[in-house]
Amino acid sequence: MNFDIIADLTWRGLIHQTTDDQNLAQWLNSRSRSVYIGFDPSADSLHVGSLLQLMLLRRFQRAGHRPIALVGGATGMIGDPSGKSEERNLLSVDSLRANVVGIERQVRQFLDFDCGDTSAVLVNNFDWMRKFSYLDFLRDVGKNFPVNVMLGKDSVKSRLSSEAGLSYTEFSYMLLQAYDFVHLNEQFDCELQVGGSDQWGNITAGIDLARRMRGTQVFGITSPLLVDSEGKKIGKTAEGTKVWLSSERTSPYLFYQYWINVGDADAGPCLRYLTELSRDEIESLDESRANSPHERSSQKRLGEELTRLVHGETGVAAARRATDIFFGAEITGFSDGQLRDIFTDVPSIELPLSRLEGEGLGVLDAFVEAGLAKSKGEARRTVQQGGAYVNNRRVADVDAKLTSSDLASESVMVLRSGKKRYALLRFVR
RNA sequence: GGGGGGAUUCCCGAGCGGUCAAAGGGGUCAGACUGUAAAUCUGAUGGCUACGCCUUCACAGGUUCGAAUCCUGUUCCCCCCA
Repeated sequence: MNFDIIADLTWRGLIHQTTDDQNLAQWLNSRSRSVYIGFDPSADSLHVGSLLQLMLLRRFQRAGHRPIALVGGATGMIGDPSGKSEERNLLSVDSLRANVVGIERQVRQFLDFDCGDTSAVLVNNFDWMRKFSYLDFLRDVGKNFPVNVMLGKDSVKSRLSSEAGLSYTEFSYMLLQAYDFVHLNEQFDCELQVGGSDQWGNITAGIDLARRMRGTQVFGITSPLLVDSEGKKIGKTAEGTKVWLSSERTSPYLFYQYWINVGDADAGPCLRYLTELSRDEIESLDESRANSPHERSSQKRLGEELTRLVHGETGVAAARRATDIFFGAEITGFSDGQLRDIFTDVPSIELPLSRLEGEGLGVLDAFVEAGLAKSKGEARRTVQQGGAYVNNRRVADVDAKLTSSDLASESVMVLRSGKKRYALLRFVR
């Protein structure tokens, strides 16, 4: 092994805790190992919180190890109490199955499944857990879990002392995840589990179980959670919606914008945690951020790198094109299709084409119809204050009428209120 | 059960019977500045067929030329005494 992954992860700040600080580096450098990270199928897409973990697997693979991505088809049926303050609602089996498929597809795009010995492996713990009978599980696995130790885990302790309590189901969660580790150890010689810092309890439970059941020594590493300088989770937009990896849930443009808007204080950690930029590149970005913050080269690079990783080169192009439009000049001479791609996240409303005929459609009415103003009075104010735009061209006249000559494409008109609130009017026959 | 106070426009909160669509603050929206940031500054903030008109101050009545402001009843809230 010619790459010291522990040194790299340490420099990036990606190591929160390990089960063996002294020997892990040497152990990983001595030969190729199998490493596993689990992903929870609580939705049909992963979000940026999981991006850090996906990248970790990628880093291990690049360093010459074999990554195993586990999708929790079984554990997802139970619900991990770690870091959750309340009991979760159980997902239906159908939606769980759909979620597993969606997540598997995303994982595939981050790892190399065809590179010989270190080809990535994708597993679903439902495949082995389903075969267990309750009695067998209690005898083989449960017997190895002293309840007093389980009660000592943070995830359990915090819930027991709170109002919310904890069901027997969630209490049992750690047995399942612990057994996953043992199973992967048997099947794939997996000796290292990685996870977020909230996974420490589950990981050590697996290590204990492996020792008891198989007499083998395995290891664990946890990464920090992705939080901003104020301690809040990174990966939520200002409106509070999660930033997802799937383009159906979060368009490439919004994804890109999210990173462009990351605060200066958070840009450094994000570059280290999430990108594969070299130490030199990141440090020169740090410098640029300190000396000429207004250029925001860190944020731009971050947006570009991550959008490329998640949405590919076409995603970057789409995000760039949309960015130019959103912050740019007048919108004319586009086709409906182009506008639809650029404004995927923008609300739109259909109006009959006849509204544009004759007198034309009053601007105030247009803004109210589009939902950009609650009343014509409000629309009037916006226009008077210079905050109303049609196709990115400011409208100054309260009595202005819109006709078919104001269409930005065959049938679409782009309205904007203020700096960034957009809405589309689609005129149909 | 007795006594007292209160209910105001998105929120908090002011409001001598006329000059009240209703002070002030918050929030929100727009503008300027800026790094698509933060902070700051400015303006706006019931509706409309808009130099005017209409509907609002818990609800229902009443007094008055005129009521958010006075009277009566109703509902809800708070405080004190039992």
